[in-house]
Order: sequence, then structure tokens, then C-alpha cells
Amino acid sequence: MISGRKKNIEGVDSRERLLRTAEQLIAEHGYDAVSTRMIHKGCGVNIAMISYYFGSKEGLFRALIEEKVPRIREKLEILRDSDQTPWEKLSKTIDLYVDRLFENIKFTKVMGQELSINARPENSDFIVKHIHLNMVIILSFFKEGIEKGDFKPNIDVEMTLSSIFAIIFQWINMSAIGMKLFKLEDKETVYGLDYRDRLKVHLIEMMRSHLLVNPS
Amino acid sequence: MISGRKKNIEGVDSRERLLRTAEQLIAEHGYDAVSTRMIHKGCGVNIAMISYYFGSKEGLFRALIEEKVPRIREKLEILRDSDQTPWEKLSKTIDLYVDRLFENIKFTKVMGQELSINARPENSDFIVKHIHLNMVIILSFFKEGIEKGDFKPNIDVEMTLSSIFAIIFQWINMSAIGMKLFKLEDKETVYGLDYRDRLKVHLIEMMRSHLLVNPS
DNA sequence: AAAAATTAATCAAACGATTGATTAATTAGT
DNA sequence: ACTAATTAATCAATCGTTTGATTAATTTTT
Repeated sequence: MISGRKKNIEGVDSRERLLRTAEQLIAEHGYDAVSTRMIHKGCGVNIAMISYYFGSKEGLFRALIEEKVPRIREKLEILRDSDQTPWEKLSKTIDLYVDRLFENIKFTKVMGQELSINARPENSDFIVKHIHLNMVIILSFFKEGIEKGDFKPNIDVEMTLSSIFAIIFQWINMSAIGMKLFKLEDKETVYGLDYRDRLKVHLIEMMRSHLLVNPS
Repeated sequence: MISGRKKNIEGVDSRERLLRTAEQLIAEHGYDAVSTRMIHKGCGVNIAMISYYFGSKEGLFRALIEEKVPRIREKLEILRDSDQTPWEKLSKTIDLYVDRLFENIKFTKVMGQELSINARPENSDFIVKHIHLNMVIILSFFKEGIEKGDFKPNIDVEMTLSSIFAIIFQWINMSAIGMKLFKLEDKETVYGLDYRDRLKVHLIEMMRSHLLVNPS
């Protein structure tokens, strides 16, 4: 019969622990497969605290989305306003995106699921809106490259941009295929530094031959 | 062997209707969000028929997977045993895959979800196994191309192959992003013939510059 | 003492699954 | 050819569980 408030275990407050546990579990099993009881058992925080802090299970999920999605853009804007060549901007964007998504494997999976199934349209809309804002910035790199004559004039820029996103997202979301293709044993290797770099090199080299007039 | 009665409402038997309704609903909402009651209400077939035909909800899902996954390989084998150039084989593979996945949008989404979340490992394993068998065949196209000197010798073939799959899968699974990027109103356009062709052209042209020693 | 945080207990609704009974078509026995 | 037995197919009703959410009581913090 333990009752009353539990002191912040290891200094982390209940709200934060609910968010992190939900992120972890939903990434692994999907939103609908994760019950509020799984979350509460996973972190020891009382189940009623979900209603208390977030109103509902969906509210908790929404808070998770809003917390992480808008983060990348500031870096892109810095890149945009720099005086680097379009190719430098693009290759650094690839570098940035791979790093960011790999550093948030769990959340990237959550995002992927949320965009795939279209339950909770408010969430998908929110994610799509922010990804699109980023895409517009990256598109300007393409256009700048074409205007300056660095990039081939006849490339399908939207399809190319979409492909870059697809390749990174898919690597994280369908790690099972990557594991089999590269004959790896555990998932950690797919998400490890070696393959992160290999993915970057591949993406940048592929874009180099696809985009540049003079791939040198 | 087959005996007993067959009622066949409107000529379609219940087993088939359960499969198609489950495919439709699961593609739209995800496995866990679709209840057996939704399926039964969606097609009018009695809920007990799920146990009767498939043993369980999971059994129905499994049957759906096993019905469709292994289909593409025979075409790939015909391509492999033909006397076309490696580049012809590869570009026709892209053509084939885009067509097949676009003709099965619903099921492709189901597959994507199943590979993303790793509930039901028997299903993910089954899907991965068959996709990998196809990948091995396509890898032989790459290797043949390199041996003959048609393809550049230093390309990361596994990453390249993985990228092709990623781009097609993602186009189907994350249509919301495509819609926004191409400023489209309804999902049907993303899955329509125009964008299917545009995706094919983009993929093949990107691979041409990425792979071929002499892109002509 | 007032406010904020946490608790165990409880709720109606929905879940997947199973039951026993019924139907209609086919097969076997005569 | 007719009847009895067997079969697959279908149904409504119900099982025990789990779900998301809420309550009122209690404890901690301010």
C-alpha cells in the first residue's frame, strides 16, 4: 500500500519519464500496440499521470511529436544563409540529416509510422508541415546550383529531394532489410557509426554523379 | 475434396472478402487499429469466420502476407536468364518493381508497417526472406554490369540496391510528404500513372548517371 | 494552509476469441 | 431414385481480458 508522491527517481520528473518511455515503446511496437499501462509499467509513473500531464494518451503522443519535429530547421537556415557553394550546402545537408535522424532512431521510427498510417491527421499534418518547410530550404540549394550552372539543368529536383529523404528514412525504418542485405546480426550495427558513414558516403557520391555537371 | 455448401453472397466467397477487407483496412489504419469487428462490419461476413478460416486475427493477417509476397520473383528470374545487358535488366527491374508495388498500394503499405514495427517477427522474417531472395537476383545484375565493364567498378552496390527499394517504398508509404512537395490535392494523384512514370524516369536516370561508365 | 503531485481503485466500452445451434450442399447407402 | 449421413459454412450470443480514462483520497511541496 504505497501511496503519495514518489520523489523524482534520479532527478528525472514524471512528465519527462512518461515521454521517454512512450517514445521508446511506440517506436518498437507502434502507437496502437502500446497501452497506457505498458507506459506506466515501463517507467513506474502512475497511470493517472498521463491524464494529469497530457490529458490523454493521444495528448502524450502529440507532446512527443511537437517536442522533436521542429528542431532541424534552424541549422538548415544557417546553412542557407552561409556563403558556401550549392554543392557544399547540399552535401552538408545530407550529413546533417543523417546525423539528426540517426541520433533519434526511436523518434524517427515513430514519425515514419505516423506518416504511413493516417490515423491522427493532426499529427501527420504537423509533421508534414515541418518536413515541408525544411524541404523548401533544401530545394533552394538545388535551384541555386542549377542557376549557377553547377548542377545539371534537367534534373527532377523534387524527385531527387524526395529520394534523399526516402533513403535515410527507410534505412532507419526498415532496418530488418538492411540487416539481411548486409548479413548483420544485431540491429545496433545497422544504426552504428560505420553504416551511418557508409550511408552518407553513398548518398553524397550518388548525388555527385547525379547532380553535378562536373563531378570531378 | 471440396464439399458441403457454398453460399457466396454476391458470388464472392467469405474468405476472399475477409482478406480484401482486412488488406484495405490495415493499410489505412494499421494492424492494431483494425479490430476483427471492423473487418466483419466492413464486409458483412460474420466475425466467427475469421477463426473458422484463419484460426485468429493474426492468422488472417499471415494469410494476407503469404498470399502476395512471393509473387515478383518469377519475373526477376526470367529477366536474369535472358540475354539482355545488365543495364537493360536493371532498368526493367525498376520498371517491374514500381509497377508491382503501385498495383498493390494497399498491400505495400501493410508490408512497410510490418517491417517498421517488429511485432509478429514471423511475418517480418517471412517478408524479409522473400525480399532478400529478390535482392540477391538484382545484385547479380549489378555484379554482371561491373564485370562486363558497363558499370563503374567502385559503386556501393548494396547501398545502391537498398536505395532503389527505399525510394519506391517510401513513395508509397509516405504519400503525404509527396502530396505536399508536389502540391497535390488528393492521394490518388500521387499513386496515379503520371507520377508512377515520373518516378520510374527519375529512378532510371539517376541510376544511369550513378552506375554507367558511359551514360551516353 | 493552500497548491501541486501522486496514489489505488474503479468505470464503461471495446477487444479477440469461442461457443452451440443452424443451414444448405454434397456424398454414401440402399 | 430416394434417403440418410456427412460436410462446410454461417450465425447470434457470450466469454474473460484489456483498454483509455476518471475518481476521490493521500502525500509532498511551497
